[in-house]
Amino acid sequence: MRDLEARDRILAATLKMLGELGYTRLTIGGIAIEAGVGKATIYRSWPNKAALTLDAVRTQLPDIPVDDVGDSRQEVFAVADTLAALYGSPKVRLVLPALVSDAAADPELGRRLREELIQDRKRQSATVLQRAVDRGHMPKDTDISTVLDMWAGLMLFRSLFFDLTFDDRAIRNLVAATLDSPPRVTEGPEAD
Amino acid sequence: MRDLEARDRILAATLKMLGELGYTRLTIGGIAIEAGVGKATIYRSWPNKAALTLDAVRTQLPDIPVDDVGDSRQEVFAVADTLAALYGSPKVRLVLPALVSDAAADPELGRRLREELIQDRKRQSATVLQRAVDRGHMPKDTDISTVLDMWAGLMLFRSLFFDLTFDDRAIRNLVAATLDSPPRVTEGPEAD
Amino acid sequence: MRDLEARDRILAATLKMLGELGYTRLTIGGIAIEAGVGKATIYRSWPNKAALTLDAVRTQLPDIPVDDVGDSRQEVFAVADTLAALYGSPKVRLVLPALVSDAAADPELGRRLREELIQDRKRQSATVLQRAVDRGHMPKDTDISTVLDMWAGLMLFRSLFFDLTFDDRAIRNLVAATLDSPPRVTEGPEAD
Amino acid sequence: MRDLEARDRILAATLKMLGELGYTRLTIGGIAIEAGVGKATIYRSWPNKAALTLDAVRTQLPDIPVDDVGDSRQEVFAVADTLAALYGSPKVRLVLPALVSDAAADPELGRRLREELIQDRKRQSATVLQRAVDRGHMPKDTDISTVLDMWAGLMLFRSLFFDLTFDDRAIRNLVAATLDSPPRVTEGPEAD
DNA sequence: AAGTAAACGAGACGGTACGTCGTGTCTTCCG
DNA sequence: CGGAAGACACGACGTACCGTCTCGTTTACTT
Repeated sequence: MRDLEARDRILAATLKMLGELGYTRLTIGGIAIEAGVGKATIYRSWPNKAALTLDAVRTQLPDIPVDDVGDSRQEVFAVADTLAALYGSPKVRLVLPALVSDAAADPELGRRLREELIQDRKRQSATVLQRAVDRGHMPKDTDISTVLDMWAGLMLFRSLFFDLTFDDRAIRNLVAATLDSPPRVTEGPEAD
Repeated sequence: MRDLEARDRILAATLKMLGELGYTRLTIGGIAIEAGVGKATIYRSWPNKAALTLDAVRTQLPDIPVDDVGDSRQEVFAVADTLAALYGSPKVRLVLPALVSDAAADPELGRRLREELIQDRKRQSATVLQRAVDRGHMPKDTDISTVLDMWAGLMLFRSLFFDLTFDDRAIRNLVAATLDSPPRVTEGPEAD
Repeated sequence: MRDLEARDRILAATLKMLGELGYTRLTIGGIAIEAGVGKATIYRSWPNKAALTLDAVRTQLPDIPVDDVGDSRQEVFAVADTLAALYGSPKVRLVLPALVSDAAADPELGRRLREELIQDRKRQSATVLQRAVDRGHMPKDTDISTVLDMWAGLMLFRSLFFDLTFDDRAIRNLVAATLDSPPRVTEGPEAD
Repeated sequence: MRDLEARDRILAATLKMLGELGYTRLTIGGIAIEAGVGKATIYRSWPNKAALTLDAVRTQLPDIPVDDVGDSRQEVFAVADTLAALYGSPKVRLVLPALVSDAAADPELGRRLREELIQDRKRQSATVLQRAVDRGHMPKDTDISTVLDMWAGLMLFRSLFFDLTFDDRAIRNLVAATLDSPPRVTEGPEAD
């Protein structure tokens, strides 16, 4: 770990200690020692623990597979698999609630959280679903945003409150049911 | 506020300061002063800020309407309305993520959170949906647990990440869509 | 200990715990439990820990032998022995400094300390020395007050700072030297 | 007071508040505020109130004049004057009993108290008296340790219990009497 | 003998200080 | 001369006692 740049050592130390201690018992001082770095070096790059943790965890998260492989069914399953891995990941379970909580008093953190963690991936997922709609695999009036929020919400909810993650079969059922009869766009309110 | 029992003064002060400061800036010492109480009096009844806040917020949450009013459609809409009020309430948005975060290092808190906040209401909601199934308003193989987690997940997800709560029309759409074609029980894993 | 009056149980518990814990770690609550008594019962009889401890220790202290046994030499030795036992006693070593310290902010305690512990015994001792003067065993202008303060001061000083108490031989030397050539009354300031 | 190092600000604040409040009402938190310092900064240098107060008071105490001025009578008077100033000083009266009391449960404090406050000055005083003996101003078998303990004990005793300090005349009498006929070394036990 | 009041044990209470820990800033000093 | 090391002001933590107070219960006195 000695040869890495300070920034990488800090992020690595953050992830290591996050796993060992959880978010609450994580301390900037502890990370500095673990990374062999002065505290000031950390504060030069991040304003607080939340921002640092956000960056550290972000590096660990899978990207949504958006490539066109010709088969929309296959593409949508891949997206759902990735979302399940994302919202079911131990790191997310440890960190996301804490960041959401801190974001209540830190608008910039809230913005980054929504934009860089959630929206970014939601937009990518949406392109895949839109392609499915375009190809006629889903109804023209499918409410893509609601489909994605419902999937994410269900996965996160079960991960947080029931320690359950989605296995292949559960994902297959969920996606299959949604493809069959997804929520439709109505004149009701629409997210995002 | 002077004549109330200490316990009630503490819970009231907790809710008041929670609204003013948010969870992170909430302090036991501050609550003690606001409630006109010694810190030790708080610690005599609650082991930490999380447990206190859980109790304080719990008193504010609506109960699920489980009464049989003859019309399952109406009953289910009432349940969904209440769930939306629950998961969309400002107090829950402020507190739930923090409690989930703290629960990672506090099993007893986790247990109370799941049991007293989530499961309790999920069980009550399930009785109403089960009645709808029994009456033939929903398919016999409806996966009630998934329906409820999906509703709750969607509501909570939108409340936390998009500051959106569900209005009447959105609830009506969601429930209508679900009653029409709910997720079915399969041989896949089943939550709870 | 059950049948004793509350007051006696309290004093006994105080002495017991004083020996076990020292003055600083002595607590009213602890004494109350040890004595099987409510705290209020203690506060009904004593205003604070210092007053209680003063009373408790006072019961343990030897009285100055003032009886006329015909032989002043013997009487003075007896007085000196008793003073040595008094100022060298472990209880006094534990308690006297603390009481003197507390007395700085508690005039009534100071008064009782001086009057009931110190002056009382000094007066009794003085009668014996005065008798020795009257009998011609000591010079007519002997400064009795200074003799007694010097003895007490020396004994207490060595007890507090050197853990030394006076044995028979040391007392014999001290008294013999003083009888031979005691400090005399001068036009200088005179204590008490 | 702003430009001084933290350590000096703390010691100054301690002395100031000691004078205003006395030892018992002195608090670490209060000193920290007065010194414009965090509590942790105090605890980094001193383990408790007693150790801090000991250091603060120690800086205020006069040193024993040990210089050889040719005239032992004059030297001894100077020593006695200084001892009287030492044991009669208001700070010592406020602090010494409390420190002695705390020392019962804090061996390290006891050691420092005896060594740095008492013994140190006793040793210096002893060199002056020894010089007087060597010069023939006092008998060869003078028990110097007892002379010094007797002086200190008398001064402290009167200071603590009678609010009396020694003025020039009293010191002159005391020293003169001792020089004439001091306590002698015997085969009895000898302090220190 | 029953009724009443005082004294009592138990311990909750408001409050103050404790000693520890983490934050985010600032200084020192080493490589 | 840039960065590690860590001192620093600040403020919250959770604990321990203080001295006051309210509870029931027992005890002893009155009627």
